[in-house]
Amino acid sequence: MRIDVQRNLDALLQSAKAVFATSGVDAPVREIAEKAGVGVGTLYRHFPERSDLIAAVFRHEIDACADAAPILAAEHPPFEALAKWLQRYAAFITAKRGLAPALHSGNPAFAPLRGYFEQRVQPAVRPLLESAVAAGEVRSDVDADDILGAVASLCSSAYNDGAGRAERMVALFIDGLRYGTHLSTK
Amino acid sequence: MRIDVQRNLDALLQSAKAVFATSGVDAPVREIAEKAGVGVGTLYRHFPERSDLIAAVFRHEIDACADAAPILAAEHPPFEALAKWLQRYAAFITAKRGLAPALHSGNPAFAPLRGYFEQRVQPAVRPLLESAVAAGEVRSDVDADDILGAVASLCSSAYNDGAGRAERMVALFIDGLRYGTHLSTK
DNA sequence: TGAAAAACGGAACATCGTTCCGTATTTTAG
DNA sequence: CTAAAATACGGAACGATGTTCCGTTTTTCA
Repeated sequence: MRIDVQRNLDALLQSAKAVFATSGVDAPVREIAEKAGVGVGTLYRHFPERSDLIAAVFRHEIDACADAAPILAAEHPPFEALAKWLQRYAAFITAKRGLAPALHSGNPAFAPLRGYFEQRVQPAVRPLLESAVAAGEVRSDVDADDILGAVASLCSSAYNDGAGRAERMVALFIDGLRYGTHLSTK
Repeated sequence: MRIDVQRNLDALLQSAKAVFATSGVDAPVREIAEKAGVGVGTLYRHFPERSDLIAAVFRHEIDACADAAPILAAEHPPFEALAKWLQRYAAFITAKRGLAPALHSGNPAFAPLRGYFEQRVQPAVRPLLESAVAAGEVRSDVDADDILGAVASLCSSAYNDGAGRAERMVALFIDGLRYGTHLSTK
């Protein structure tokens, strides 16, 4: 692969991530290309449609979120690793709230993303959760999907009227995982 | 008011409602004008911006949903009236799921809609709920906001993977309102 | 080092929201 | 009823955006 290709690809992904974050997914393509220091032609050769660029950025961030799991697991005790990763996950979902409409718009370009998300994120949490349960620090009657779904719901709800309500709710939820450690509800 | 104004206004609202439903809120303005049998100039005189048209359609449908309440109350016994209205409300929320992103986009043109929604919908449910509670057909430890919020969450969640899950969840929720009629959790 | 291959940049095109103004319709004064 | 005034209409024209295209530049490799 030619070195300029790799360089432009990286610049485009980084630029798109920044622009999407500040101006939303409907930001002009020209702005993304300019910020990356390339022409629109270059952008379109790598990402034939706008949706391809959105999907690529999303995939990139899924990776970053999932990859954080083993690192946190190595650096912290079980529960703390789980809690920190869930906060990281919550930040990811919150940041991507603007993308949700596009992802669920029925555009076939986004269809594979759901599968990719599950395939990457579930294996990331599971070890964290199992370690925490095994250490007796988290109740045993919740599974990975429960947690992922609950935190996503809390962060992506349209009823989050400012003031960091979502953050508080997630913190509360995480805290709740500790109780009942020795008192299964099953 | 000139009669052609009234006629074109009606045609535009009806056309916009239909086009938004089939092609989403991003449908071309020209398509809406053409379907209404008017020029784009006429459309823009009545709705200076695209968002004004969206807001007008939304307000119209809020009215239709709210106005259904007293009619159902007159035609059915208390609980049945409440249940039927909630299904009507659920259909409204589901149909407007595509509008949600636009409404929460921060566009100031949509800011008043939230207030209008509450001002119209809450007074619509409250009598239905109170009648059902008074008749002993619904538990007394839920209020109108609880119900509106819960049904809206169930219908607008991004985790509704097809197959009418939202409908089933809402039906379940409505059914749940009956239990505990004589067993308050307060 | 010099073609050949690959990628680049940005002008050009199609489509969209929005504006503008000459024309058609409706109202109203006499 | 009629003619002038007021109002509204239609759609061409404008600016911005996604996308395509091709002459030019960069990179590769023999």
